[in-house]
Amino acid sequence: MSGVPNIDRQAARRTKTSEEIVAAAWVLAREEGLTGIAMRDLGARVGMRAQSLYSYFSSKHEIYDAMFLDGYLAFADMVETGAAAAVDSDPETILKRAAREFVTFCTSDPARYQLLFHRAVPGFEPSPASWNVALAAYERSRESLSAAGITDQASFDIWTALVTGLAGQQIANDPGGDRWERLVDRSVDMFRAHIRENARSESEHA
Amino acid sequence: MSGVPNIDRQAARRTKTSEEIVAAAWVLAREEGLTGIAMRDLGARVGMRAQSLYSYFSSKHEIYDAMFLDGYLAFADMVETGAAAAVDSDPETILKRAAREFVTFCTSDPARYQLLFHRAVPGFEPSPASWNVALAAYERSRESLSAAGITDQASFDIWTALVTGLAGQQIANDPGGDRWERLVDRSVDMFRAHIRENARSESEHA
DNA sequence: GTCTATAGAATGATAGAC
DNA sequence: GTCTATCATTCTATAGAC
Repeated sequence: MSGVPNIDRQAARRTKTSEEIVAAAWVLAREEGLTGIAMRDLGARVGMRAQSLYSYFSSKHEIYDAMFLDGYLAFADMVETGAAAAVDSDPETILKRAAREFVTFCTSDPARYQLLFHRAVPGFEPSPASWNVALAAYERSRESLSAAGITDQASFDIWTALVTGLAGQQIANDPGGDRWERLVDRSVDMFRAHIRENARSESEHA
Repeated sequence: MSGVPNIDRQAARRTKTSEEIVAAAWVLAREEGLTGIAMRDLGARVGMRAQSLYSYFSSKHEIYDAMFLDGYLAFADMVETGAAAAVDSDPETILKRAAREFVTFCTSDPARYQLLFHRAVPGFEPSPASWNVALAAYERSRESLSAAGITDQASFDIWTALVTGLAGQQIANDPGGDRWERLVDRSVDMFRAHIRENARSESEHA
């Protein structure tokens, strides 16, 4: 018997506990708000004292960083699923699906929306590693919308403003309702008409 | 000499100090984040001990409430100035001005944007009095855009999503820059084209 | 109205025993 | 890896001197 399998099992156990802590942190964030997470409460949720958390994360910010990474991995998942569904779809279908999925992704977890898309935790900056994951997911999202004819940066920036805006209004002013969620398709129609008009006026200049 | 003038002066002094405290709280919020305000720091900024703040505000939440009120009074001011400028203006001018002013209002003070338009302070709920001021300002804003042909609720909801979205993206992803700010006019063109199209298709049904 | 003094409860974080 | 013990700091609040 070599020591290697044991080390693997220990590493796996450690990873699993870290993941449990992050999951419990999300639950707390949803209940108490993103900045309402207390180390004591978090420890209690995973059956530990607060101090023991520090053998997994060296600070509270490191926990936020793990949450940020976790959130962007979920976001990347959603983008990937959307990209797969986009094959053989027309631009309207692609964009409406993407917008609906994004808004649902946000409204289903307001705390995550705040952490990922607003700078809602004072003093917290994502680590370079987490930031790279966020950037890659953002790039993949941009790439997947290029299949629907959104190729220039300015148009994509208007897109992100529109969908984060719909999500933000829904979360802040009608939590649990659908006042903005039901405007998603109409907003995409608006956006598409604008993209078409833009392309037309540019080809006129050519 | 009656006592009344003295009472007035004392009340005025008190009000002035309260305003100083709120102003100092905004400075702290900008420096340390909205939830990073510490009573000791706040007291120090106005030359007081933390305990003395309690003779002006009975809790920290009451200070947030005063900030919320202060922010919406500034918002109401901006709306009023816009409404005055809207007289004898065409819809395009009105909407572009309103959008630019709103986005600048937000980006010039991210902490205020977070407090007014997102629920960024866990546990804080505005008092009914402050909430009424916020509602009135919102209604006034809605009314002032009706002069530009935005009469139905759904269109106005898309408008608020669009402008808060532009502001939010600017603040979160390009602080100090103008990546989304420079897309405001284009976004308004997009919105107006949609409103026109909507009106056309509705008159078709009539 | 502001101060000192004081209190209790909560926070993030560290050191060292086991 | 988890614990106990401990620390500095925070917020909230009260009592009483000036």
